[in-house]
Amino acid sequence: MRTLPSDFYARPVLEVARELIGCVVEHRPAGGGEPLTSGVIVETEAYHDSEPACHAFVGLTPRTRILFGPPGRAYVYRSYGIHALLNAVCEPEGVGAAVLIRALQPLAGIEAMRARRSPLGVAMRDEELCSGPGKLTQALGIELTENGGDLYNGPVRIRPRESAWLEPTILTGTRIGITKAVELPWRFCVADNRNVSRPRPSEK
DNA sequence: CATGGGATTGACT
DNA sequence: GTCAATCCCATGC
Repeated sequence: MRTLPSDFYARPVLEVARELIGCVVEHRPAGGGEPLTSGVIVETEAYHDSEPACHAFVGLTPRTRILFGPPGRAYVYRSYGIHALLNAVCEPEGVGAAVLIRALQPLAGIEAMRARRSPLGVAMRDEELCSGPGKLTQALGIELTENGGDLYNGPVRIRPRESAWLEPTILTGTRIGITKAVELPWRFCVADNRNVSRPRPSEK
């Protein structure tokens, strides 16, 4: 099956953030012991080295090397010491920019997601599995080892929109959880989708 | 080498 | 509404 080529990511990060809505993220764990998990992207945020909320704002460091590298790679970093957050590196090489994948609508491997998200078997609705950037990486089993992997052939891949998602209704809002450049409307969500994280733009 | 700050989540008041 | 968990890394001495 087809994956998005690196050209797709080598464009202005705001365009890519909007167009990634409706596309499908999948993770096939190495070794094949664990099942494939996937979900439709329903929420994204854009980050660019020209604004201080972006990690790349500080310039080229060991941490930001991936952000400034070729487009179409995964940038995965540890947040608050606990969560792994998944980004797609965008813009041409030399520009530090990425799209944060913030929420998915679960598609394949839902029982595996449930097992990862609730090891003790506590009941969890489908729309609780991937409704946040830390939740979706936990559900798909994505860890820091995926940092730098390419998104068209690597263990984490992104596929184009399928027919039911060709024209999603997209709401725009301000980004969540940041303290700098809070006013930029660089968050994109599917309207009326229960998998979008809180606060939903429609509720704001 | 020491320090401080998160692109979050879940539990609890 | 508040708050702690916990680790990576940028910064500054």
